[in-house]
Amino acid sequence: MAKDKTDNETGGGTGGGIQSLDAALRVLMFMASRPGPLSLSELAREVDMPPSKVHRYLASFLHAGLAEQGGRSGKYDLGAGSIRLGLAAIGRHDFVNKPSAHLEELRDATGLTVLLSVWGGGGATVVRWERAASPIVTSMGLGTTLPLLNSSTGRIFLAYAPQATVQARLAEELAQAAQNPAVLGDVEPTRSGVDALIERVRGMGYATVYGDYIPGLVVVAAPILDWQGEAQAAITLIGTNPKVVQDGSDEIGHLLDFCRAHSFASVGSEG
Amino acid sequence: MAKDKTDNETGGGTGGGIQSLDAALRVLMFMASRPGPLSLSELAREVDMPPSKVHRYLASFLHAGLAEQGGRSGKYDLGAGSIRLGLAAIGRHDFVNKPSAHLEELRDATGLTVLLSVWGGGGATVVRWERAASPIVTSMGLGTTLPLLNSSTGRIFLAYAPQATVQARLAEELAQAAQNPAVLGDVEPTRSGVDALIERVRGMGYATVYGDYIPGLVVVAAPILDWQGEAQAAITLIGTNPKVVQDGSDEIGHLLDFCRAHSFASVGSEG
DNA sequence: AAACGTATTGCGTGATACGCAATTATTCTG
DNA sequence: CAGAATAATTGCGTATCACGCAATACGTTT
Repeated sequence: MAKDKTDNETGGGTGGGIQSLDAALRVLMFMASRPGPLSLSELAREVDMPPSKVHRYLASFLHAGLAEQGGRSGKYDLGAGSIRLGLAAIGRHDFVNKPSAHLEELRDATGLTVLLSVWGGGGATVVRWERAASPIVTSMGLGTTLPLLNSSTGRIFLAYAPQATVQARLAEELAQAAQNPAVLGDVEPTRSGVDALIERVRGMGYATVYGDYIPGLVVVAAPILDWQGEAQAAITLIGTNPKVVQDGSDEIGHLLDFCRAHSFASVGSEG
Repeated sequence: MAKDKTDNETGGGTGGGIQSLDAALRVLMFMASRPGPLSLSELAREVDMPPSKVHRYLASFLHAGLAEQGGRSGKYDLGAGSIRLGLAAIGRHDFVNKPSAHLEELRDATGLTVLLSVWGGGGATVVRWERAASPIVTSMGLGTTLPLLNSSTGRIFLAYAPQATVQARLAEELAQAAQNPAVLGDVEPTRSGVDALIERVRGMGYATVYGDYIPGLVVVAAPILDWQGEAQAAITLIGTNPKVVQDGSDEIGHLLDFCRAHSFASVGSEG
């Protein structure tokens, strides 16, 4: 009975359920993480798989409509089936639908630009936002993927998302940061530096960043937690006045109130 | 040399690339076609696969974040990874991003509610819409899946989408219609009836429906075609005044102009 | 035209996903 | 609160099928 199930979880920690499916989905999610269409060879190189393998995966994606092959360039890109899937998913997450009105309230209460992001598929994705009247130019569209270490939103997920799901992305960013340490500013690009960061964020319940990711801006983020204490989503405030990110500011108060009010909302429709 | 490759394509016409991946994606897209969370057994029954198989697929989907397991109900639902995927896909389709301003123009020119839909993953999905000032209550959200036979939008895809991709859904709706023929109104729920419908739509270049899907409303739709003459998207006008769907009306003129103007726009970013 | 890079397709085989059944968790019921 | 029934999950052996390799077809560059 003392089955050593541990040897499933060895090493790389890739294992979901079915190996080939995991590999295929990795290709798909990689496509989602890239801005434009990709050729077969690019794709194969980046995900480190033989082209024939990727090609067969793509054939299935094409068939499902999740991917499509653009123009005569032959490059592959996400397709209408992915849109369909995504909109269907959005329609189910209460905190993606409901808060649109509430987000406006928060925007009006703070006078800041408000962002709603979710964690999933190996990245933090901006799902909805309300822009403040102030002349802040955020060149940030829906679907933007935020960095884990370098944005307050990312740090929220770093601290509150299921640890297993952040590892891959974290390793990636640490590797990058090792070559360009200056970017990170207030965090040491090491495991212990990251651990300290996580502790700090958890202690405060929110994360602040002074224009690291977006120069000249101040950003605060806080988590919307589910019943397990894990982040289902994050709310982010973006402004220019440094005092709003000082501990105890009204804006942070509003933010935390909002997040508390929406935490523990179920994902699907529960009875 | 005379390889009988034909026996790949036998019968059901399921074949994309990899069998197991096709099956898995069928499960995923099925989840997208259903409004709420599903239990394992429901899911297994509906897609007609053994529960263990579906369970393993779900494990991979969970790992990729495409699905998640809700609350303590244990039911499965689409996850944040799907949102991530969908938003990434939306960000690439020119005609999903660009027209938002143009859609307003069309709305103002016609005074009607304007819908933008895409075909993919076995269904027609509403991607964007501009509501007219008139007091029309459309309880139709983003991500709504439209019927193929029973909506003008669906009929556009029926006539202009790649035939192979509509077969499955068409068969489904015909089966339903066989039990409830009255619903269809002006179309006979048979193959020949559908063929006649397709001919009619192609001849006109647009499709009209008098309140079949939405009682009391009149609806016109026309396709946005790609370079292959296949429908990449459809534009739909919704109103109450029957004369707008009469052949040669100003509204239909505006609609067709709009669709012509946006046809042949590439999907990805081409050079 | 030749040479290169890229995409696609066959083929045999070893890995692996599948079906079945046992086990565990959860819900219904008397 | 038992006890049963249903649903979810996990093991295991085997037949299947996805993989890697290499040949071919395609398109582009020099």
